[in-house]
Amino acid sequence: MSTIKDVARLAGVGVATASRALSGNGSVSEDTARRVRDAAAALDYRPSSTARALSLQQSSAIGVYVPGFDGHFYSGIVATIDGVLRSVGRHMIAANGCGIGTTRQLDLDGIDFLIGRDCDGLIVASNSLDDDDLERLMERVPTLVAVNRRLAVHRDNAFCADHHAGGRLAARALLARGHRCIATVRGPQDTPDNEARLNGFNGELARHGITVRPEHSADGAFDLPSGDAAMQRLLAAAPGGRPAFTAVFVANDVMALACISRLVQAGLRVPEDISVLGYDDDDFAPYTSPPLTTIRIPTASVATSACRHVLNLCYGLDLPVTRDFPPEVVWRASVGPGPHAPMECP
Amino acid sequence: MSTIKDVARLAGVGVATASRALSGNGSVSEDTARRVRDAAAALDYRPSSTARALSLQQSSAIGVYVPGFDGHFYSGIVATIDGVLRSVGRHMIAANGCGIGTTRQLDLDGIDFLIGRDCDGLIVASNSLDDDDLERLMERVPTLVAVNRRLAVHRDNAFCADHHAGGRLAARALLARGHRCIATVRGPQDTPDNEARLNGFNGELARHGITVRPEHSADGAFDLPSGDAAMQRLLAAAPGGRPAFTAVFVANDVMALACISRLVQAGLRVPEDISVLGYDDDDFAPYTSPPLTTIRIPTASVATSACRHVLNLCYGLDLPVTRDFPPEVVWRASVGPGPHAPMECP
DNA sequence: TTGTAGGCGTTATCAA
DNA sequence: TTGATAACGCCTACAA
Repeated sequence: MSTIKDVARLAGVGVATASRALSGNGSVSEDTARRVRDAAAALDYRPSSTARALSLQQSSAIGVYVPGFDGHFYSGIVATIDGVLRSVGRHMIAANGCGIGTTRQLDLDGIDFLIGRDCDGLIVASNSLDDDDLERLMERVPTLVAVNRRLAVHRDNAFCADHHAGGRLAARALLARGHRCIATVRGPQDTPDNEARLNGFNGELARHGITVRPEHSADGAFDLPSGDAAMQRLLAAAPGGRPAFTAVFVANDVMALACISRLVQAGLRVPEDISVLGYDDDDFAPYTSPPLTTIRIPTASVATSACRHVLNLCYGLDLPVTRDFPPEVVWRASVGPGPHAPMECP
Repeated sequence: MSTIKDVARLAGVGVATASRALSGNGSVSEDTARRVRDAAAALDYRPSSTARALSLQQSSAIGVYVPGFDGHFYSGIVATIDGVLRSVGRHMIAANGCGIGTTRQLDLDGIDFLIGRDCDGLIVASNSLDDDDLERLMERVPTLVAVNRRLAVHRDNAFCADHHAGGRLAARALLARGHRCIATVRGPQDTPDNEARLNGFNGELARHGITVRPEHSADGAFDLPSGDAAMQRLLAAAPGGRPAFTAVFVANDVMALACISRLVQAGLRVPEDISVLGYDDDDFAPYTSPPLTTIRIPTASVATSACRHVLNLCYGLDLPVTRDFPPEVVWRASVGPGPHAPMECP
């Protein structure tokens, strides 16, 4: 591997001149610049980004932590971030929760690992860490931003869709289609994004005098198996296997996929017998059977803004950033008319 | 940020001693070792991995390129690699195809980007690059290994499941269930993994005197929309909308998901009217409606071995590596009995 | 416009 | 067992 010294020697100039010619910082006569470029090409010179990092005191690396790469939600975020980073010549050191332990510990470990890798900034998606955890982290790493959650203290360093509004939207959608007796498959207890959407949902129902009965509610963990299991529990609790509810709000699309599958296997038709409303609008939502009606979260926008914000923080850039990410309902086939009159919600 | 110099000064020793004490390389008296450790703790010292990389001439970074992070296939690979890497204290610089251009150009750009980031090794998943592309790349980067494809020249640097056997298995599965008139939804033309599985599939059918009729074959691109479109074309070609085929082999599960959805929307029942056989055994396969019968590819094993191989190459390790990844059929509900007698294939 | 030299934070060498 | 010191490859004053 040739270094800038080799290039300088071959071009017959000093290293500083070579450096300036190659980086474009500082003035070099057009003639020598060309000589240097030729020499670099001849030697197939590639600058060492490590040396550059040491000298400049910045690695150009942004650490990205997600609980898992699989699952459509986080992989979309990672893909978006990679795109933004590459467009400004930085790269992504990605880590996900792996090993054994509580999800909180996994998240903490992964983030710690990233911090040890000289990242200029950090983007973290975690719903297992509490506000204190994140605050402590931000104390150590001022360039850390959180996605998909809100923060009390460092508000500007958190980017999150309005899940409360999302939940509200979900309730209105079901009400508007004439459903009154409604079940929910929730996300994991104590995760902020789950809580927000369910509070929004239940709040809106309550506003119309409706509550979800305890036996019509089951917890999942945002993944396939738990979605399936939750629906099984809901079905098992139904007298004679014929549920009283006519619609289910499922806290994410992944679980909704599993719920539909379970419903169909139980001999129930979607949406004729039971309507299913998802959340997230994952890329597979249009392709479930039947296609999934769901609440779209503009995840790509959230990730883009979060990433731009770290970039601004780390490199003094001034990339435009958005903080408002309104969800919307996407009507497909999995929600049908319920037994009651449509209820318009202002 | 404190450096090793600060630690050395506080501990009252030279930097070399501090370095030895902290890294464990070289002998240090127990007493001074403790003093150094205390000083490091007191200063909250964290070694600069950049400086370490420059000095050691290795970055401890492995570049990972996948065409996209979304989609279950690649995200599983990335997650697996991250786990292996972390377990040996290395990290992953991940990149995916982004921007505009042919997929081949995207792949080339992404890999180039990674090469410029001082990665010690590279793991590449691409079915858009041809053998020459990869060979040229390996000339420049001897520590590059390919996953999910075979290579003629640098055979050992490629890790791939036996997709030909996978296709053969798929054919046998359908034959064994009494199907004779069979359709296929293929992956993208000219991609090696698609070709292998389809050659295996068609070859096995041919062995039993069966061929897939041209109008019973459609190309997709391994993604949701193209799977849907392919099935639409198959249906459109059927006289009166009643297809003559009783089963479809779909070249991956993602497209199979879309195919089932399209079939159901066309009023066809799966598997009563049409059986659907997928490929990959993605994590959602048990949760489609009906659950998807598919060919399982041990992707995690492939990724693990590929990763260990780079590790061995880069750092002179001797991690165990496997090269045989046999596929198997996973029976679920989407394939039902066909109109003919079961055919056992030896 | 150019070149010399010092520094970035480690690790490794080598003499003490 | 220790501690100066010289790399590692780049960038950037500073001086010419």
